[in-house]
Amino acid sequence: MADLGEASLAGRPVAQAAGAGSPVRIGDVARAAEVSTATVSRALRGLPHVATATRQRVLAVAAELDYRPNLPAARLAAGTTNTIAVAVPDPAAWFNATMVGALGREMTAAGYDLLLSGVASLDERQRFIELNGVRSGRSDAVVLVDVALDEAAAEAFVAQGGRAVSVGFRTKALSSVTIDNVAVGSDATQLLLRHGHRRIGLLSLDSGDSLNFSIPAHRAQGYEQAHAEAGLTPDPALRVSTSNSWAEARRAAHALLQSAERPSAMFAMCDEQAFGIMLAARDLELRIGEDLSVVGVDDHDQSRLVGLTTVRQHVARQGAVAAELLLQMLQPSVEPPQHVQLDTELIIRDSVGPPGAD
Amino acid sequence: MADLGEASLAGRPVAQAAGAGSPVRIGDVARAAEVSTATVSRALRGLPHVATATRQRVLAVAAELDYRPNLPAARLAAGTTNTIAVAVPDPAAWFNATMVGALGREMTAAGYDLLLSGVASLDERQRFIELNGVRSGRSDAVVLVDVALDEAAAEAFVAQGGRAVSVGFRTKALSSVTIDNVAVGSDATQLLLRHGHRRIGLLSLDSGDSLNFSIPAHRAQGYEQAHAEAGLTPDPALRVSTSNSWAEARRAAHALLQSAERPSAMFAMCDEQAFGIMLAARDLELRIGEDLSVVGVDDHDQSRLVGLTTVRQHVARQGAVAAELLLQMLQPSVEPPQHVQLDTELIIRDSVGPPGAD
DNA sequence: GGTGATGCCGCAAACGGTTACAGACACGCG
DNA sequence: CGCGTGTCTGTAACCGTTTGCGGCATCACC
Repeated sequence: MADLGEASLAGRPVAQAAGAGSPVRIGDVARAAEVSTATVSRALRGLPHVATATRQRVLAVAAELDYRPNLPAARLAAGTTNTIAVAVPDPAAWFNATMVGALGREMTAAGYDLLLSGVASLDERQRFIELNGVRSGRSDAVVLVDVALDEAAAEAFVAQGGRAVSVGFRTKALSSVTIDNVAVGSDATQLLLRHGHRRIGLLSLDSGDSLNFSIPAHRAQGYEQAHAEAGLTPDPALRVSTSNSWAEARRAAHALLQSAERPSAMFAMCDEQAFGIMLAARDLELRIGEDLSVVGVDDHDQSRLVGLTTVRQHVARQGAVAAELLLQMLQPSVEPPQHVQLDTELIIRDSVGPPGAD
Repeated sequence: MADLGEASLAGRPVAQAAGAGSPVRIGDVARAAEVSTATVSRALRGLPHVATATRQRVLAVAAELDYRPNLPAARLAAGTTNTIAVAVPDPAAWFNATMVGALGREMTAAGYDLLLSGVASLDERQRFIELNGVRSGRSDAVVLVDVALDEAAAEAFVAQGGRAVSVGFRTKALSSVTIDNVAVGSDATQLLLRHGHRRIGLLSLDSGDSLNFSIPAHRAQGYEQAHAEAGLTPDPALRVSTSNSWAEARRAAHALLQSAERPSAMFAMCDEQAFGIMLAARDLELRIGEDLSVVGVDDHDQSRLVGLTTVRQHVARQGAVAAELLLQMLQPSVEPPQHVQLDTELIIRDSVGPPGAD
């Protein structure tokens, strides 16, 4: 029976990929393989309850016909999308790009698609949350990279069945991967204090639309704390804030460095800002590490080249952990949210020295 | 747990977003607004043939009920996904990240979602193409960023109804946005020749899995051509090739710069590689712009800071053009593929000088 | 040889929208 | 008053899968 049945279809070449006019559906495969669509579906997806011989035959036929399942249909029927949506403030920023790269690598390997959204304002955040709830069936889960939700919003999201992991901020309701930003600020500032700096500028980060973005606040807190431990109080006049673009940072630093009592060192929220400071210093003919010390955060790809001292955070590792949390969360078993905090590391290069003889 | 008396529908405020248990469907909205689902569908999507009063009512009810249309269902029925898939070799690389950022900005504004795939090998490319054909209904169109298709593959793709625009390479069948890579190579090389360099190293780019990647070849051709025009023949020994990571470039450059007859200048395929060269030069205590001249391609964000002379390509603009081509291609009217070539610009900084007195 | 257990497989009902088609109604005009 | 003409709306047929449930062999084991 097996041999005979096979004969009827083995001989037919079947025009494969024959132009645009042939949307072959699961029914076509079923017919050609002489089984039901149910069996085809099960066979193709590796589900049990299919005899090996049958599976082989279905696979062969499907390949022959060049069958491609229609995703929306499958998603509708199955109620699952195999897609995760990731929100980042700016996809082009270094941290976000490497994060997305890492997430993509892991999730693709696990069979998921990555939907990328730039979320830079409160409106966009609102839209993103609404559009990616379970109800819309756009994605199975979301990862929020530096796009913060407050406790209430996070809770509401999971209450509606939403699944999310957050990167960069922490909320009770969501699994998260973070670093200790107070420590980051403190480590950087302590280093400068140890070198003898007493006027340390702080270049803070303002997310365009104040997405209750706690990272700069925490790092600033570390900065304050380090001062306090040394019995000092930082001069509020040395504190400015920009976006994470080097161009803006440059402008801000330029102004600050021209002021009467300019800082002898600067702590920037990210390396991209630090680059801007270095540019400003060059404009003013200040030598980095001598006339002006600078420390950033990230350990950006180019930080080594420009000799920037920085607090490294291992982005790829954060991405991998986030992916792991995601996959775990996508399992049927419901577990409480997990919070992972990763280490940071002070990387000493040439951009820090003793205060210049001003 | 079926609450029976569901007969009453009008008049009640209806608890909105009342927990996870209430998947509001279009039928619920229809019932509450006392119209048919057809009308709801039309009203919500702004289609014509709906009286203004009716539309208002539907909108109000939908908002009240916090209705979210189910995407897979809509996609299945409408046969369109409002999603575009973009393939890049490495999402974390600077060029790709800024390109994705630009594309995302434009496409999101036009109401499309962005599906991002890292495509670094032939297998992955194959998979990407198969998965994103029209038949699968995963996306409405794809954009291939430096993930090249040969003429045959491109033609087959559109023959099956696929829509694609390519960035970085050009194929008859696909709309494309490119730059003149021969000119890029030639401009860079000519600059070095004008400065008097005669031993110019070429750091070429190998895409891991040789995705018939023509960019390095074209730039190399420009390099050859510039030499030829000056009556010179470049020394093949000065030619090496790496991925676009600065680390690899650094290693390769390190080796080359230690060779007996080291080059006095180097032309790199991208700024990230150029950064690697600069690092290698530092290792060997060669001064950039004096002992060794370097020119790259891109005008990477950090190129200014490190004083790298480079051939700028306007990435964001390329992204915007690609988006425009995409949107145009998504219109029902079928037009022949368009090919846009954008200008590049030589940016002079400090990394180029006359050959050192070796 | 009866009886359950087990493993394959098919039937048909979802899944939640979209849209062609036709009906209903109002209006203007000869 | 009859008859287009045009606008609004509803009916119902899809869109192409997935999957619960039941049927039917086959098999092992009394």
